[in-house]
Amino acid sequence: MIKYDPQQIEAKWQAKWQESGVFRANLENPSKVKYYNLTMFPYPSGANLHIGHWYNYGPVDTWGRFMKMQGYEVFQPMGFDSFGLPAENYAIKTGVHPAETTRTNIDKMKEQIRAMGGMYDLDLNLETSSPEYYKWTQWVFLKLYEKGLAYRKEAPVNWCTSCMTVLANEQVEDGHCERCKNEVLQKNLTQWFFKITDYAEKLLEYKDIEWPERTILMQKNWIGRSEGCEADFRIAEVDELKIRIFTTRFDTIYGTTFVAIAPEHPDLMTYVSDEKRDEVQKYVNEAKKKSELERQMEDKEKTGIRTGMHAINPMTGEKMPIFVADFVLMYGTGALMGTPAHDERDFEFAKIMGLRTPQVIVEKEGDQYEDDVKEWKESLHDHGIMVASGPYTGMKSLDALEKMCQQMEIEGWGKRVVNYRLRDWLISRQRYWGAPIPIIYCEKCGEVPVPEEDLPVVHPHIEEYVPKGKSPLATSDEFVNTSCPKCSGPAKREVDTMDTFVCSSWYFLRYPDATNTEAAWDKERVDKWMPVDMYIGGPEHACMHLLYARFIHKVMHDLGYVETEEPFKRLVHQGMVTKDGAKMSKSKGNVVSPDEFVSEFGSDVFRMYLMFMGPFTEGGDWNDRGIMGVSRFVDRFFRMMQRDGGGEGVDLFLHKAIFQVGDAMEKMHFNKAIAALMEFTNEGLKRGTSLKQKEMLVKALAPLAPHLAEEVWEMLGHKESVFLEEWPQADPAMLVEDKVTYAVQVNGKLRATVELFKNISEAEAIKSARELENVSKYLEEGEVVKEVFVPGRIIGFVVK
RNA sequence: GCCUGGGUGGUGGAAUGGUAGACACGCGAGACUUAAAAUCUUGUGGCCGCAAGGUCGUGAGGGUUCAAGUCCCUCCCCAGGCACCA
Repeated sequence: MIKYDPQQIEAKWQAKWQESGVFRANLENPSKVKYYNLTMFPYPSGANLHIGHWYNYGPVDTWGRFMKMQGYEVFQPMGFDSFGLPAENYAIKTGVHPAETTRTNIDKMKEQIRAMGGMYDLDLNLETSSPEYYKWTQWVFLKLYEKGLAYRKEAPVNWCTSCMTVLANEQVEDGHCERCKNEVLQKNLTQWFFKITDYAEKLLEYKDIEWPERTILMQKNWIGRSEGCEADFRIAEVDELKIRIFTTRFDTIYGTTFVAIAPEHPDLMTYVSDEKRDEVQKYVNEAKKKSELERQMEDKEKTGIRTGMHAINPMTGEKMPIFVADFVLMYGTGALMGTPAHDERDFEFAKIMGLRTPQVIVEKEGDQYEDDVKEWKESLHDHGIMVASGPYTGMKSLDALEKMCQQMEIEGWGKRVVNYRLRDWLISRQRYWGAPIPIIYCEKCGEVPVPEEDLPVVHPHIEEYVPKGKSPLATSDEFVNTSCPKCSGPAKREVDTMDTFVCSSWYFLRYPDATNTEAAWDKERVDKWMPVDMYIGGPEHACMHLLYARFIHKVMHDLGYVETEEPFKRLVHQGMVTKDGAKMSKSKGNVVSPDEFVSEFGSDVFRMYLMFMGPFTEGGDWNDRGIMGVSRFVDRFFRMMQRDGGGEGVDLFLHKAIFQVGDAMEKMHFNKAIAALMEFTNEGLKRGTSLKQKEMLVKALAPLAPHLAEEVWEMLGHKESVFLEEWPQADPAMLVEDKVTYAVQVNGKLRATVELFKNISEAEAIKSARELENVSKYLEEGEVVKEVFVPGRIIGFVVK
């Protein structure tokens, strides 16, 4: 009996796979139906793969191998997201130049990924920090620029005090940097933006894609579409002066008693009377001083002051005071109509300011209403029937909303609009390790894009790259000083680099054509392979990478560079590995390092244990001893393969197991697939298995433990890879057992079980059940008022 | 506060409304061994019982049903997301 030796076996097969290229997809001419199986590429911020990488890449590879055995031409590439903060911060920490750390980290990670034994194609050498790649990132920028989707503007932006750079809204969590967790301040700076807001509507479409509902919801929430209207209210004190407000509930206008303006409103002072000027200015200054965090504190009492002017309610003609208040955001028009009876925030504000709170909507016809609502109720926010609303009284509020909008539009003092919470994507970074923005500033011609033929704008080698608040690229005279592409006069380069999320927003288009030097990709080639059929990665990217990638992809689609509208057809998020129920972290000291376990048990056992721990999408809890269970299983499986026997009795178990494995694999329930194989092995080891049975089992195990499977496949006398085989199918005839165990219940309680023929008649089944001792005893206690028969499952009696 | 997921043995986790706890870890007993490890056999939700069996059990409380972890209502707790967006 040969003992299972993972070190020797795994090295052997990794070498064979590399040599035979059995897993390399034919990118030019896929002979079978293509399957683009993709995992989010790693950033080289350390030299070793951590358990999270394994938890991601192991199952993704298992899935790819499963699909290969399903008969697809599987393309499963992997590259590196090597520009950006993670790689740069690693360099700063170690004091070694990022060009160097990135190189060594990538080489080490590649070696480790190879040792994992996945079918990943690493030979495409896609690295976002290589000139061959970032040349085309710059090209993407230029395409957006040509379309007016990249623009430069001064705006209040998020500034991370520790990373010393600006950040996009998506990269700020609770007023803190998504990466380093330090505080983020607001600063006015001139920066480059991508006009993602132009695509807000298209990004809400999600056509023909299978994504987790919650991810779509998160994105929808982030985009934050709201339908409403903008209306001009006349100002009582100044002829011809109007203020424009935004509301989604114009139907409540008869209950509007004030107008409030955001402190940041550009025209705020127009609506302030002379005597209030100083007071308002003081309030605005105070508001600006408060950090974003303070302003958004939940239980903070609302503040605001009167501006001394009044707006005229366009429906009632009533004069309403105008306030400046810091609970009003620069959203919509930066001014709102306050309807205290039907909005909780307005209610709170009105109470503080002593304003009227008239109710104008009731739940149903005939309900009492209050001229002055005393207490807030959540139901006041609902739609219902109009009251005290002039000609609209008695209408359903939704109908009234429609009619009022029509009136407003006909009379010309307002219009329907759609607003989004989504802001444009700020892509400038004042950091060294990123793709230079391909723009040149000329004294005469102004802002000039670098012509395509001059790409790439080479990222300069700079020794002093530690962030100081200004892009380190600015310190290189050689880089900065250039000539204008238009007039050839003296000019300066843009010194900021691009957000690393720009690099990663299109890499999946590069893989199928990764060595192209003429274009970012060949359309025909990419159209063959897109969309990505399966995309697997962490859920934390929902409103960052996954949103950006969809945006860039849609732009490329609209420009005619790709056929598909969505980049990722199916999306799955893997769960997280915990230790003793807690997130692993260096500070807690509960980090599990894969290496020691891999060298002890081998890659197959390690990846299988990760899959066995729990459902892939839920994650699982690591247990140092738990891996022993999988290791034992592998030993037992290997032993079973060397023991003969088998027969029809074993076939029954086998086909059931094969069915269960296939079913579980399809649903990515890898834990259940492994359990089914274990269950069979417990039986098969006792009874022995025939060659034919062994072959089926090896195929079913192959995606989960590829090295082991290849070794056994060879032992069984095969010359070619097991991954060229078809996925085994359970014989339906073997799945239908003629005898089944029925559960017998009396009054819903299980009293006995009985073996009966599956196709037994109801009458006969009930008769046999009645005869059981432990059943008849309960039946005698009363009268049987009902009999239940569920074929193949249950026989039940109701006794009274 | 709002929107998602979740709460099942000592542990990780299984269960198209139909025998709750598959599979595994751990633990107990036994075999092999001078011994230990490994391996093998076997048991393992709680309580009562020598056993047969009984009884209670899927976060809490109600409900629907012959039958509820699963469906409905109310509430509690945990994780993630959003958070004054008018």
